[in-house]
Amino acid sequence: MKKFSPCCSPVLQGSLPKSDAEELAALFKALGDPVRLRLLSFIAEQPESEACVCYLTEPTGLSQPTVSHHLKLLHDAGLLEREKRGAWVFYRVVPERLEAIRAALVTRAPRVREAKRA
Amino acid sequence: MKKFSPCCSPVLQGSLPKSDAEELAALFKALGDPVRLRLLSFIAEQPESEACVCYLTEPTGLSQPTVSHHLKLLHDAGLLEREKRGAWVFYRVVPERLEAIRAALVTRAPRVREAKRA
DNA sequence: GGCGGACATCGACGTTCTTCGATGTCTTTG
DNA sequence: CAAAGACATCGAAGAACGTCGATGTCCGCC
Repeated sequence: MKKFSPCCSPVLQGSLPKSDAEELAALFKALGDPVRLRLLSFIAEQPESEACVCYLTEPTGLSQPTVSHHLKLLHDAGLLEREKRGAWVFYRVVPERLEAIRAALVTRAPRVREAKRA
Repeated sequence: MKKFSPCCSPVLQGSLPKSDAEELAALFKALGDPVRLRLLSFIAEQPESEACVCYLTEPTGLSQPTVSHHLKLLHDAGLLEREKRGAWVFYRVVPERLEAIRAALVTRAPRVREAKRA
């Protein structure tokens, strides 16, 4: 009853370089908060995929500094562009950034469950 | 020099329901750590998109409890399936879950910058 | 120039997260 | 049955995060 011991070659080859992992993780972390997701979603739904900050503060039910902080994080992550227009500030979605995330999530060989080990 | 005051109708319609936002955010949070991304990436690259835990502990440079903890978080998020085989435990990637994330990131009207306001 | 409004920044507080050593559970082996 | 190995669970410690009130900065307006 001997088994092929699966243990323990020193693998984890290049798979995902540590620097890439950190960069990607920072992106996901920016999306890992319900408030930020709703802000992003709301802005993306607006006419030019942009919105004035003054529209965003009140509906969230959070304080103005908190909303400003979340917008800054989304901006730092490259998910939002910032543009000042007179006294107001507009944030616009950066679709390329979202596409980059989608691209990072493509799975190799998605469906091979049926015809194996026949 | 009067402007259309952009302030402040009580919007943020349905956009992203709070419950959906929390669920999605939990998913992104699970991906928001470089260690977990590398674990996921490594497992996804293996023959059946699965790997024994014993392969995963040492290469990360982290302690066994820490790796176990990260795997648990990925499992709780539905990103990994867990299967015990004798004394060993294998984790397998759940591609549907990754696809679900990709689907959530589709952007409406990605490129309309050129031909506007002609 | 001075006032008020729109956002950003600062400092603080409580919560959550990452990590670890120690310990527990289960399985295989001698 | 006892010993050893593979993972999970349990605190605990330190870092990171979300939130707020107070304050600062910039702009438009009287």
